[in-house]
Amino acid sequence: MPPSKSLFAPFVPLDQEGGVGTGAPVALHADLHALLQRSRTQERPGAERTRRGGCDHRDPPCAIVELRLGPTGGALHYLQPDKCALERAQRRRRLAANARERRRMLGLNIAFDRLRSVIPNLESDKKLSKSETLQMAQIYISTLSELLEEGACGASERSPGATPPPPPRGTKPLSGETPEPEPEREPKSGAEDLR
DNA sequence: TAGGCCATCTGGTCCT
DNA sequence: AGGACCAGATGGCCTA
Repeated sequence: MPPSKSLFAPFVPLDQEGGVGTGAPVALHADLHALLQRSRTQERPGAERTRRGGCDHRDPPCAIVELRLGPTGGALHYLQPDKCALERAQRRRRLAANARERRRMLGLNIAFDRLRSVIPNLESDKKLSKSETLQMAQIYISTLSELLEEGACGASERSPGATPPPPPRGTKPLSGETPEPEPEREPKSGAEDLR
């Protein structure tokens, strides 16, 4: 016979993040953004689809019991008392994993923002998408490398026996495909190729 | 309204 | 066991 003091198993409520009570980081402004997004998604009907099965463990604690009525009266029988606890633990781990994934993607987005801030953007009023950011970064790095090479060649050609400077290249880099080893001189026109 | 972009959830896999 | 990483699915928002 289970303990009679309560029908409910010990229950630790989950925080809003779905974690295990570690609390949301609030230091970064991006975390505020994440909190906003979180509050937005919590209101979304799409969040409901994640509540699989009939047992939502964010609901008040419950126990699987059965009331059997016999000639002598009713009796409560516990059915699979560990199953609900197991599902609750699984749900808690899933929510914690979701929170970690959100934080991971947040870090990734912060890295994308940093990358956007150091590469030229022709349309400064329009935020580069992630794929555009990567492509622009690739073009930008290639261009800087080429300028560096040209600078090195220009310095060395003053010395006797130096190799002649490379011929002018007017070819434009191919966007979206494999990196072009000879990018154009102006990264900004590479952005036009991206569109 | 279709398409692009994005955030989030989720399950799988690998690593510590 | 738990965390990191990844890819697929899904739905919301925005723009042409």
